[in-house]
Amino acid sequence: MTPKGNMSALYFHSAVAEWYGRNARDLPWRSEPYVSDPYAILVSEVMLQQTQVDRVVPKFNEFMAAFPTLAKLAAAQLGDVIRLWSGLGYNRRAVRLHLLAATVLELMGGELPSDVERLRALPGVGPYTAAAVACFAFGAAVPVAETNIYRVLSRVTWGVDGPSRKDLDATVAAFLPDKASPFSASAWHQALMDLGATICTARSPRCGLCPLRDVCRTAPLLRQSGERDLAKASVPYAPKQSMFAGSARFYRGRIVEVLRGLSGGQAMSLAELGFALFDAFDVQRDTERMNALVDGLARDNLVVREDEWVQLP
DNA sequence: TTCCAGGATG
DNA sequence: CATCCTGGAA
Repeated sequence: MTPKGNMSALYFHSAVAEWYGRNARDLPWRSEPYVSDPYAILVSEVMLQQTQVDRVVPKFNEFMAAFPTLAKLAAAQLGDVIRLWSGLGYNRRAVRLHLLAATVLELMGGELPSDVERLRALPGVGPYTAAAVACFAFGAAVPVAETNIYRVLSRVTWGVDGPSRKDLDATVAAFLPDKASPFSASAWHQALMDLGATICTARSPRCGLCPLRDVCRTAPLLRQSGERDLAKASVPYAPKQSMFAGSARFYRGRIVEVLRGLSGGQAMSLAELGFALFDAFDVQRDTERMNALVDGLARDNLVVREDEWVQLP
């Protein structure tokens, strides 16, 4: 299995640059004042973890208004950060972001590190976010690998028989812009993400609008059959999903959402929470489950429990 | 109604 | 490898 041989990085960059020039999404963290504020970039990237741009944009603006600096975030009540996170999902990200702010303030003099290594060590910052912040906020020419970029490069250079993760990481690195490229590393990765999010989508890619259709290894197959199965087959590492409704993570989300409705410092009893959650809450039968749910949330610092009383931290 | 997009962590 | 959440697409 090898990537298509006749593909020059220069052609790639030129075609995508031309497209990006006309189709770049106008996102708040891509313009002033946020684009030159590493903290703002970090916030946007944490929000973008597992969350689509459309849902992030309004929350990002709210968040920056409420916690305009890293110091302000560190000083904020965690419960207020969790409250603001409503609708984004994966609430633990809010907890980690708050912890990150405190960590940077205490250990790094309030200055976010600019290199992948040290960024990676911060809470809630994994390989993607570390690379994204280093590249987008500090201009580092490092490969940034996330699902859109993987999908675009996999389809274009490898085809439907997916490469290994290692192969694909090598591909991302191989296409990093050099001096001759019309792209900065930052703009290149953002262009690929825009392409993946708007054209080279997972379910039904719009190959007719893609600047890379003429060199894409997958486009001819998609055009020929137009089949969703084939589109799906060309998505690398699509995880299988487990049931959501009725699951622990479903009720965890509901609990936090109910507690958000309380004003700061106010608590709710376990039983009251139960009735708010289950249409047929039975104290005898469901108390054990409530305990498990709430204790799990408390372990993640998403709630604080005192005997029968629960509230946001 | 079901399906699915989307990174970090233990 | 399982867990963490939500809303929009199909």
